[in-house]
Amino acid sequence: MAEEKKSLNFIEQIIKEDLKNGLDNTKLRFRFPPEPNGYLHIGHAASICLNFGLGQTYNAPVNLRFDDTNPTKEEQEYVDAIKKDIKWLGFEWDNELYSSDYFQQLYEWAILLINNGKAYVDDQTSAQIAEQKGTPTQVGTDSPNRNRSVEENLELFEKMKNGDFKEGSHVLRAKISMTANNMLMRDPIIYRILYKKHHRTGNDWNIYPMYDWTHGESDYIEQISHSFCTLEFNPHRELYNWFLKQVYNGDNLKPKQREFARRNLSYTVMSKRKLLQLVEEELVNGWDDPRMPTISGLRRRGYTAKSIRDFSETAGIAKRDNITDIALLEFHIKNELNKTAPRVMAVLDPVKLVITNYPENKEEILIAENNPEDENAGSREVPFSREIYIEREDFREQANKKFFRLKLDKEVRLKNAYIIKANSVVKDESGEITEIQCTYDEDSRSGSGSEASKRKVKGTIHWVSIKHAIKAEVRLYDRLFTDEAPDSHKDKDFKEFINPNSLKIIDNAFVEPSLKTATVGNQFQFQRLGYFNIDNDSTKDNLVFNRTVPLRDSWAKQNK
RNA sequence: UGACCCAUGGUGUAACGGUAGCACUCCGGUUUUUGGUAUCGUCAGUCAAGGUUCGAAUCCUUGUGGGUCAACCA
Repeated sequence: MAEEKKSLNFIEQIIKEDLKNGLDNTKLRFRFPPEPNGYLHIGHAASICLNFGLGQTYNAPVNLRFDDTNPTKEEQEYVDAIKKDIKWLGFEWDNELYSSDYFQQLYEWAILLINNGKAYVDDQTSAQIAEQKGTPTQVGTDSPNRNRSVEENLELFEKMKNGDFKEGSHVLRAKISMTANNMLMRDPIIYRILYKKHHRTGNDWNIYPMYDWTHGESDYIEQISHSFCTLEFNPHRELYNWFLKQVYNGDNLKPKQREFARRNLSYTVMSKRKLLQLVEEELVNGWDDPRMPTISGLRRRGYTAKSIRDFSETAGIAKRDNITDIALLEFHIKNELNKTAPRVMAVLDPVKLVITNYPENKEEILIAENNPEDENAGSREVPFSREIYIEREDFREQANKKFFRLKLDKEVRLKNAYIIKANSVVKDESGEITEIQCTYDEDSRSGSGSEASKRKVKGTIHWVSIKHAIKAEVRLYDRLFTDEAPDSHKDKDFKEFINPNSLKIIDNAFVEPSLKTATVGNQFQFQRLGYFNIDNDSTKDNLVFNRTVPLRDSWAKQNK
């Protein structure tokens, strides 16, 4: 059997190596650990695809663990949204878990630390503690409280837990080294007092564990074999291991933290903090605004789960900082929709066209192919009549040979219909064309098999019958930022680069009548224009479409 | 004036001491009742300098460039 040699990313190589060195593959276990303080974005998708993907390749469990140790930022709304997005992406978790499930165990371990002389209560102000921490190039100094007795520490910590102290007055610190090169090792805080209701534990706790004290121990409790996080946590690894060593019982598996580069996309921002700003300052219409790089935004925009998975797969996993071209994401959605989206005709910028030799009251039903890429897609009926709308930019009174569309005295094919020739125009007082008058070749109907129907004309344009068309709202989206990396400028705020034209609403578009029965989420290709889906705001009487992504347009490029 | 991480076409990612490959983008040809799709093709890369080796993108040294670290955030 010829085996295809698939190249492995560095994380897969680490696992392969661990397996080779004796790790039993039944011990493999992964986790995806979001903090429920915002919505998931395309960067998280990379991590989700990585962890759940590893679960699939190795047939290993993958936990969904909410890292909920900071009640000031976390909400149930986010928990629900995160679960929805992961499911939608097509993944299933083994256990739904919460760091807060481990608050009691973490507390007991903190007492163990105190008993072992590895932790102490500090009642200095946060400013004093920060001051003593030193700087990256200058060592810190010991807290005056560093050598409290075990008994005193136990008592103070108990009081912290019982709510006897004011918020911010006391912390529990690990006793490591104030001279370590790694700032995180300089006696990091592991518990702080917070009188804040937690979305799961309510008011049970007055003290909350910090990230570093929680994450590794949670991995350990769940016996996660490989704990993957993004690059900025690399300095935390030393502390992660230090904490683990304090509670390790010698038998269990010791989780391993490794870091990979977060996935950045050009022309957008990828940090929950900044996305939250956009939402709160109403620069977008919520987390699921179709311009947002959130999973919910992309979904509403018309991106499919598969396209996002394919993107993550193609973009890969590595350790260097990156800004991936948004064109790669767009490629994957176009690639999929090209094969699956039914073709329809819609006119976004209508101008009236009259076929003067077509009988006044005649109507015809023409047959249109639903998808040339899919022979099982079948066909549909499209009504034709004397007066139609075409795209304003598809007509010019005069143009050079490169303009393949309609111009005076020249012919063009109406898609799925007849060949027409433009004869004259009617203009209003400002000189704008209000009507194009044409004649049609009666024998040239598409698919009729006649000689005339087989004639080659250079251009084909789309249209809708005015009498039969449905008026619709169409929302055109452009990139949210004008800069490739809006948050990379040290002296400028990312919001300075917001694209003022990122949303264009067209309220007088016309679509063919077959769209009458379309419902929210349905996806189409508006021929020659792009891929569109029906937005949540859409109603039976007022169809609303989002443009997911335009078609490649080599004509527009040529005209630049 | 520290420690740690990183460096391959425009972008993203492979090659694990033995032919620098793939995808996207860009550009061009062919086909086409979508200026779409498909298809064919072009352009284009190992940060630098030393060293080890028969052989270096890969190992070593130094430099350069980028990133991370001084929240009672995660």
